[in-house]
Amino acid sequence: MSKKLTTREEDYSKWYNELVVKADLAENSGVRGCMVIKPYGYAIWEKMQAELDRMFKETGHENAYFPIFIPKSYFSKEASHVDGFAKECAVVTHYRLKTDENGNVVVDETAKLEEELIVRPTSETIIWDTYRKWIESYRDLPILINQWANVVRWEMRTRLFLRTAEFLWQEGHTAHATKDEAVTESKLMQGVYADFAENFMAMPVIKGFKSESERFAGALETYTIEALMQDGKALQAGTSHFLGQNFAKAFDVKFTTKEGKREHVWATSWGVSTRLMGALVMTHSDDKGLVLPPKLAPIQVVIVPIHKTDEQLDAISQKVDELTAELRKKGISVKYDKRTTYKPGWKFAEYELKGVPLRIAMGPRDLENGTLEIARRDILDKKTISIDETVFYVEKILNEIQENLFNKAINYRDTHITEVNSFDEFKEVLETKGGFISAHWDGTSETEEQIKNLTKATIRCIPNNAEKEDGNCIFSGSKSERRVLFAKAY
RNA sequence: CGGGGUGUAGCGUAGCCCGGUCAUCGCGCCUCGUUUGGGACGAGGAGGUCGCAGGUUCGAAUCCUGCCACCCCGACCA
Repeated sequence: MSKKLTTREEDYSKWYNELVVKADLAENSGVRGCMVIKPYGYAIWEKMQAELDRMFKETGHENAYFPIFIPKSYFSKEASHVDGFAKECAVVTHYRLKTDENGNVVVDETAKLEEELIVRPTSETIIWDTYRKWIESYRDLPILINQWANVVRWEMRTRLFLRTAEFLWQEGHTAHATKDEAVTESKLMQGVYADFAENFMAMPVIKGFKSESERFAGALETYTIEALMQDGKALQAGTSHFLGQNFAKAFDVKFTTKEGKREHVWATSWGVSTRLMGALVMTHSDDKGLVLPPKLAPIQVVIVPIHKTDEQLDAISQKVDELTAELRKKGISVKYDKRTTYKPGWKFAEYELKGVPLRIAMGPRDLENGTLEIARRDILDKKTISIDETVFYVEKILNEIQENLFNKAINYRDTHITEVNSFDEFKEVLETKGGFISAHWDGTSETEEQIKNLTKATIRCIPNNAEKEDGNCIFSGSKSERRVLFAKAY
């Protein structure tokens, strides 16, 4: 990307406009931070869902669905959990409206709920309340459930895709008989997320775990995948939490072991959201618009006819229909855009903006020669090939694009991990280069907090594969055993 | 909720200081014609409670007061 990205939302509008618009829920109502996902954007989400869902099932999980409303009292049962979410909850207090004497629709104060309902910001509480009823014996474990749902977090400040008031996600909630099994599960799901990010989104990620202060509310360990956006800011792309026995204790979920003892259940939860769409956009897109990896592109190949007369269009269409059938047989999604209300040049630009990986153009010249023009979105390269070779080329180039996008992204990422050994160096790199900064840290929340206050950089993760290396904390000078990754983050 | 800023057509904007051909321009939209291998061109046309409510004035997008909303920076956060 030639243009340096900033954090300003309007700078992303070129890409986002194809996928999503801000929701104007009501004029001047103060309701904000919601988004309408357009069909094209939703199609990408559906592809993501399909792949993730397949991966969850391959790792033994099942889907279920729990209520959107959670009684307020459930929240107070796990202390750190309520601390983490209390400030961003939408609360339902009434269940009826009425028309007043002026004809205005108002809340019927007589229809007040005995106990307020919270619109779920996450479902741990209601799910663990349910699990209590499902779990009695070690024979009932493990429970490996995933839910596709929407959640609401009433953030002070929102940003399209990355932090909307309502967002779509999946949340896995598992229950296990042993600590080891639960830890293994949370690491497994971190691996699934990393696999998805790298192999489908073509987005390289760093697997690691969070420092105490960045941990999920109620978790003993938070495993994360961290990606780097083109503007040098990090983005947490998925998390998997080892919850220990916190929720089992809070909701009194016990089981009888083989030995006849009563023990608390061990838990995990893990999730990814429509934030991944923001990640996808900010990882690959360029000045001409979106760039989508073929494996997630709703349209993989678009065919644009070039013609002057109706007869020419008919002749082209006949060829295109044959070609389309062949490509579809191979599982390739093809769109033939023969609208006469737009000109070819307009369509070229339009599908580039939409990030369609491959574009085929066919005109009278091609009909004579038995050729067509094939253009790839990632490197904006065009060439003319024989019609007979099309299926072969399309398959080959789609794979190449998928690979190329990943290689480009990982190259950018790897050249933006900088080792520093002093706080001055740290600040310098943060300001001039951005990206991840690998530095020694004394392991205390105090140091982390002070670095955050001074530089806005946070510890993104302690990489799973961080090697032991004796050193001194760049801030406090105290002893440190390994480097951790800092960055400014979304 | 603190500090700063902004609200003019679907989108982006000029005008505001200094009140009076001032509602500007671009994109988009509609019609007709010529075009169609990289976002065509010409001519014509439609579209506005100038955020809302008061006030000052012969006269307000412009000045004053209040309110509302949005944006940026904080606090918060996937």
